[in-house]
Amino acid sequence: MTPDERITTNGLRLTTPRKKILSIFSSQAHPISFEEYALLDTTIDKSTFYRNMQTFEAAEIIQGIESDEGKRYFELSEKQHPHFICQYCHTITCLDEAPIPNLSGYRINSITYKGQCPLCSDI
Amino acid sequence: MTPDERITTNGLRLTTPRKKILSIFSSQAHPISFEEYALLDTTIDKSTFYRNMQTFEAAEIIQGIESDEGKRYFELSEKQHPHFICQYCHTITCLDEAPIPNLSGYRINSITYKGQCPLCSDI
DNA sequence: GCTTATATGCAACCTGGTTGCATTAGAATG
DNA sequence: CATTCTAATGCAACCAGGTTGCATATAAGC
Ligand SMILES: [Zn+2]
Ligand SMILES: [Zn+2]
Ligand SMILES: [Zn+2]
Ligand SMILES: [Zn+2]
Repeated sequence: MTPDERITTNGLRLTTPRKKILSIFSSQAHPISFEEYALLDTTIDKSTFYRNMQTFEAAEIIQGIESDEGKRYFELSEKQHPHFICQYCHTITCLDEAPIPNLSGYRINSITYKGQCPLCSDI
Repeated sequence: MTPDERITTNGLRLTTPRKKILSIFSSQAHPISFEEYALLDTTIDKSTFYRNMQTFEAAEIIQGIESDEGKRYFELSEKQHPHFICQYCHTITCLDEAPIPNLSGYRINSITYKGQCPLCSDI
């Protein structure tokens, strides 16, 4: 299913801002914040962006994660994977291969590791 | 080492607000936010609290974690353990027994799971 | 007790994110 | 294709968690 199809199958309107949002997120290798998104789409309105993030999270099209700096980062929620947030360089890495453990009784939707990334360990 | 000793061994002054902060955190079973802390210590000043959280995090006396609601929660950093944040009731649970996996190249300081807690699954 | 640097308390500020509301524009209908 | 109706946008004003500047207070060392 293409991102645009994910919009319509959820009964949402396929508007110009939404198409642009999904096309930009489709080309990202990491989660990005509004600040970073706005560099790639200079016409976006802040409230349109955040309202769509909420709508898309509810429709499970987009997934949000909290950084260690009090910001929210977003990515397409395609294949479930953990993230690593470096507390030194603040980079967010998708850990595509890392396993998702089992916690009996809990349903896990996301996993976030924080610590020191390989690049910051080398210094 | 008692919490108070952890202050002095870091070259920090043992002030009245700091003693109270550590005594209150010593009696918590979960991480708490400033909002919750302020209910237990009605004399605390917001900036004194947050400045001490930064100082204590640097001294590794306190550990902070980001909730799913854009707030920071804090707890004494005694034994390392993962946390589970329920996206429905927003409770933060300490997973004292959960294992901490190995990610080669990365140094892991904290693990946060998000999803649905057992209580919210039963409804 | 006196000195000095650190920590506190208050108010003002910053920033990421939300809300109210008038306007626009998808989508469905005929 | 024009009409209608409701969802979504765009702007400005707002909100809340957290930070900062600065004058005052107070630990700690002598
Ligand atoms: Zn790093
Ligand atoms: Zn990812
Ligand atoms: Zn719950
Ligand atoms: Zn804990």
